[in-house]
Amino acid sequence: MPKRVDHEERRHQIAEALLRRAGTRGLHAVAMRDVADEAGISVPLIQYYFKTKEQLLHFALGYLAQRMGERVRKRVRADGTSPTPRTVIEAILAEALPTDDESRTFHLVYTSYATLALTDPALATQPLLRDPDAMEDLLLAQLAAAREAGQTPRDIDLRAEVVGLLAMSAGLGTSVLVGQRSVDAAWGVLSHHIDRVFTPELTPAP
Amino acid sequence: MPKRVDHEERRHQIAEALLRRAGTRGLHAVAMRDVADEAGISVPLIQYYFKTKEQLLHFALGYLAQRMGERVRKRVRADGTSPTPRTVIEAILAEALPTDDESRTFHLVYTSYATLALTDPALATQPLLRDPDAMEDLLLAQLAAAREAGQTPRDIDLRAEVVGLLAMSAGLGTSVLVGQRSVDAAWGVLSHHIDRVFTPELTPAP
DNA sequence: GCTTTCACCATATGAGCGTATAGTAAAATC
DNA sequence: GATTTTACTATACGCTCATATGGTGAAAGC
Repeated sequence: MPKRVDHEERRHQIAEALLRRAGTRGLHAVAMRDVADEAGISVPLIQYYFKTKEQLLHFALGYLAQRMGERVRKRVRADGTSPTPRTVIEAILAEALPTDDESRTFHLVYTSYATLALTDPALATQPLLRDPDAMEDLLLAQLAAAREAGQTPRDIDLRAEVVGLLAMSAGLGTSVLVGQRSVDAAWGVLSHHIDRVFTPELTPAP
Repeated sequence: MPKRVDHEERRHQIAEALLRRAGTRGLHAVAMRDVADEAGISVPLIQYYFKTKEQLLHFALGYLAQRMGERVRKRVRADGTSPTPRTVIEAILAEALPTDDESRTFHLVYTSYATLALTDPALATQPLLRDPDAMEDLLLAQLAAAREAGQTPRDIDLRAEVVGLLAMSAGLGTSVLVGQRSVDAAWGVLSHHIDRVFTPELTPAP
């Protein structure tokens, strides 16, 4: 036999090649030939490790989601001292903006996948559409903790705030992606609304 | 000569056929053959009225944007009595949710076009990406009027509120589109945040 | 009433796609 | 050292796409 190869490692290499291409031209525009060129291998070798393009897509998407999860965790930890509910919430929402190349790739791929999956029945099994719900629950728990600690008004609707903030960050992320707004401008708006949630007592009557 | 035909009308018929298909299968999945079938004509006849597919796309997108603009205006007027700033804002934000078939088509087409335009240089001239800015200015004026009338806190950041609400409604619209949330749930969250903006004096200290 | 003009179609063309097939060089096994 | 197994490639296949070509029949103009 020739050099034995770690199949899992090769699959990751191929997936990374796909994501690199998808990050610049969009997921819909990536052909098998492109992935092969990007990875420096032949097209049938991709078939050797993934039977079909669809399987390659699934694998790459799962890998991307995993990498982004690690990014979020890293950002939370990067706040140094033991994270408060607010820093956790800020970290997650900030990660929803395309701040750098990897993040931009993630959002571009995620968006183009979502639009494909909306209509293509073959992609209906959505590996990426489960994550938003998990995010929602996580934020909900953090915000509940913050309310317990008296950092928010006592009468706020936790779920409405969380869902609203997540939707807002997603919407702002898209507007950054299409070039309508800068990352800084988007973050300015987002943090303004986070501030509002974390203002325990609001402007009293004159 | 045979029956003279109104070219503008034929173009609209073809564009409507395209939008009907795009509303179920997504813009990326619509081929010239599909449009021809849907319109009950031959493919070369489409070429007769539009030189290329790209021109057809541009026309159809402009038509769609125009129809949605009419929807918004109609919804504002439908509130009967002379519209207040708040009803105008509510109408616009509500229109950003895919509430019925036409609206769902609009959002699906808009989303799939946006992802295509993100990467395809040929579509870079964005006829739909000008509208969000116009919406922002319109909402801004309405909210300023509301503040003048004492319906909001005096110290709110108008632009941040408007941009935030628009982003939120866009994000909620997407979540409805992918089936993560119902229209009612999305509207519940959105109106909750509208309420918050339109609460002149907020929970005083105990 | 011949000619021109217009709306429209059947069919061809060439490019690009995902996938299938056949084969090759190298190393481990016996 | 012959054989088997493994990683890998060149090339071919069948399909669908947007677009190009060469018409045809009907009505208006003269």
